[in-house]
Formats: sequence, C-alpha cells, structure tokens
Amino acid sequence: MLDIQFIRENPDLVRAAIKNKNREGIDLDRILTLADERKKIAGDISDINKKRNEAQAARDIEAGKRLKEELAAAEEKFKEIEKELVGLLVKIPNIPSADTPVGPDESGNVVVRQWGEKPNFSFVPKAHWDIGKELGIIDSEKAGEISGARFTYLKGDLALMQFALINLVMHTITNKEELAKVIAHAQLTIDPKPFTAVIPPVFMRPQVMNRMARLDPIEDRFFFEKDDLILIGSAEHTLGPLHMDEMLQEAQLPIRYVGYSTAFRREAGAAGKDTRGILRQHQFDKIEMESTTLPEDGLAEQELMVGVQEYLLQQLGLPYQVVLVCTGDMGFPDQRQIDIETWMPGQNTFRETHSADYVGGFQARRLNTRVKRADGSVEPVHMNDATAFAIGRTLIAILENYQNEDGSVTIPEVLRPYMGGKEKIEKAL
RNA sequence: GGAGGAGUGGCUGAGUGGUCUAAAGCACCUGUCUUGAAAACAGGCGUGGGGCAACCCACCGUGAGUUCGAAUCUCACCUCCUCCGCCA
Repeated sequence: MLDIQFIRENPDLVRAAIKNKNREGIDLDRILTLADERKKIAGDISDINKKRNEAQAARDIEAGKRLKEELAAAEEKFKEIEKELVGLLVKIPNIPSADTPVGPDESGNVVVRQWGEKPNFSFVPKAHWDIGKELGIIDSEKAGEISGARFTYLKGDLALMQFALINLVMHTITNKEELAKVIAHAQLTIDPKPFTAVIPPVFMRPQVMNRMARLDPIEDRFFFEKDDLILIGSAEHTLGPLHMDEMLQEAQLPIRYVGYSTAFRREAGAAGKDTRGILRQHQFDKIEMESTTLPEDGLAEQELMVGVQEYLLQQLGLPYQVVLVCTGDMGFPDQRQIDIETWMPGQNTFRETHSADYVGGFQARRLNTRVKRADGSVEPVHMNDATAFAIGRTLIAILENYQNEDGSVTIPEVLRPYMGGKEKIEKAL
C-alpha cells in the first residue's frame, strides 16, 4: 500500500504507475476525495471526544448521553469511508523505479547482461523430461496417477542434487567470509552481514498474506477454507511478515533471511502451458532470500541479491541473462524487478529461474514493520525478496546443460562435494 | 481435544468502574558536578492523527458490547504459559 500523503503529493506519478502496470480503472480522484472526508470526520470525532471528556469530568450525564450518540453516528460514517478508501488504496500498485523500462508485457523487458557460453553439443540436446525419464530420476507418470497433473517424483541422484543445491546456498550466504567473497565478486560495497537460515511455515493466514500484497490473484493459491489457511506460493510470504507489528532499531538492520520451503501454486491461468517436465509444478522447493533494510539501503540490497544469484549460477557454470523487468510485466508490489533467465538447451531458450523484487516500503506499510532512526524519526522499513534457487528449474538447467551423448549427466564440480564426490548421473542398472 | 492461568510503553511491572492525563524501576537522552568517565542529583524520554503554535484527540493483545464514564465488567477471537490426553 502506498502512503496517502505520497499519493496526494505525487498524483501524476501514481497515475503513470497505474497505467504502466496495466491496472487502469482505479479512480484516483475518488481516493483523494475520500481521504479528505476521512480527515474531516476524524476531526469531528476528535471534537466530540473532547466534549465527551469534558462532560465526564463535570459528571454531566445528560450531555454524555447525547454525545455518545453523536459519536456513534460519526464513527459509523468514518468506518464506511475508511473501508471504501482502503479498498481502493490497496488496488494501487507500487511505483516503478526511474530505471524501470515502460512496456506492456514481457516484450518490454530489457536484457542488461549475459554470462557464460551456451554449450556446443555434437548431438541434438534433449529436453529435461526425456533425460529425466530415461535416467529414471523424474517420474511424472506415476505422480500423475497418484497426485495428478503437475506433480512429479524426483528420484535418486536428482533428489540428492536438491540437497546439494541447498547446501551450496547455505554454505555461501550464511557465513560472513563467504558472503564477503560474493560481495567482492559483484564489486559491491555493502555490509557482509550473513543471512540467517530459516525453515518457515508453508501455511499462513490469508489476512497476513494480504498484508504482504501477495494474496491476489487468489485463484492461484491453495486455500483451505475450513481452517482459514492458505498455502504459500513462496517462502517470501512467511519470511516477509517475520517482523510485522514490530518497531526495529536502526542498528538491527539489515536483517537477512534465507528460507528453504516448498512452494505451492495452482497455476490456474496456465492451463496447457509447460505441461511437460518439471518447469511448472503445483509443488516445488525453493530457497528464497528476504531482507529488511533502511530505506536508503534498499536498492543496494537488491544488487546484493542479484549478486548472490549470479555468483551461484556462475559456480554452477550455467549460462544466463539478467533482465530488467518492464512496468507491464513486473509484480504489483514491486518498485524494481530483476529476473534471471537461465539457458535451457533442451528447449533452445532462456527460461526464468530467478526473480529479485525490491518492494520499498510497500509491504512494510501494511505489515506495520517500522524502524526507529537514530534521530528518533520512525518510518516503514524497505524490503527485498529474491530467489536463491528455484530448485526444480535449476535442476532442469543442470540436466539440459550438462547432458552427455550417452544419456548421462555430468554433475557440476561445485556440487560434487555435497554428493559424495560423484561425477555423473547415470542410468541405474 | 480437555482443564486452568496470562497478555499494560524498548524491557520489567503496578493498576478490579470516575483525579489513569497509566505508578515505579531498568535502559536511553540532556544538564549539573568531574581532567574524563562512573556515581549522585535535576529534567527529558511511546505510536498515530489534527493544529503555525500553545495544545487537542486516539491507542493498555484484537474486535464487539454494557455504561454518562472501561486498562478495569461481559462476549468472541488471537497469542503465550502450566497440566492432562494424543502424536512425528
């Protein structure tokens, strides 16, 4: 949610954001009118309360009775206006950063850099679903019978590789020395305070997810009405509110978490899309970074997260491109979104594997996560969330980039220590 | 699932219908004193909203209710603690 004061002072910016993020149909004038009315009625309520306090001090019971009714009427009016106002306010997307390209959809995204050499195969590279099936490490058929479409079994060395990836990330960013290496590699100057590993809940209250501005579109969430619980679509959903309703001290920041969890998505609008393999699943495991910083450090924090993403991909030797996501394609709460697309030779294309979302104070305002500055002022914290590894998609990239003509898959060197020194995934006998 | 107890400012904690405009202590800030610090003493010290300001209003887990008046009484919910049961 944006600050009403900000909207009042920057209506043109807000209008542009609504338009460029394809959220047209929001009546900004109505919002400003309601905000003025709310302010006026709040003043009335304040006056009535003052008189009421005076009546009480004087033990004037008659006046008290009258004022009680006046107050009830004013409060009811206030609630009505408040409800309509907040209902409209939460529909306004966050303002894109100045360097965010304006564009209607993903066609407007800008590739800012590429890394790595696409592998040169002397044979026709296969897609991961064929590689996985032949090696007996991806079983979609049995999963289909047991759980339905968009579920799979990952087996054997592929399952072990998941744990290797988790270990690689945790080793790299949860200790200061290793994180300092990442920072040096990315040529950044930033506090090397390590990430704290977290295994977060995967169920949460819809109300809290709403405060994270991540509830919609609700059609894409698994919602358990009987229990009033919703399954997270990303660890970010339960990592972000870790400090809700808290007043943090400036010296505590930055606070960095790296969470490992399963993510759940209904893929409601994706019928028929990416139905083969493990690219688009109802359930997948993901390692996610979440940072809380001072407002002035938010943008640099996003660069850190992208730095972590690139460092890890380079460790794995996977070719990728970094994409600055345009207004029409970026997330609703995002101020600046950077995606990484990794080369998938079996599909002969780059596919999105990472996202880094800088949301500014947009989520913190509703989460009520604030920081008390050294000078005594108070303001919403700024937040960043970013993928460390979407494990399924990373496994796809490894399978497709490291495939050999004989059907085996070479294990990237950096993962071998976590896999008992094994060099190749081969067909089990 | 059953039985009990509890949620008050950054922290501890008093407060059982009207001087609560929330005691006190700790922490923190400023000043006096000191070469400096500590101690002592004096003062300050929550969040949000309104107002140029003096100042005013709201907030005692959340939401409803009773009352002229609620931190205090009632109901629901949330969270935590103790015990019992079940359980990886």
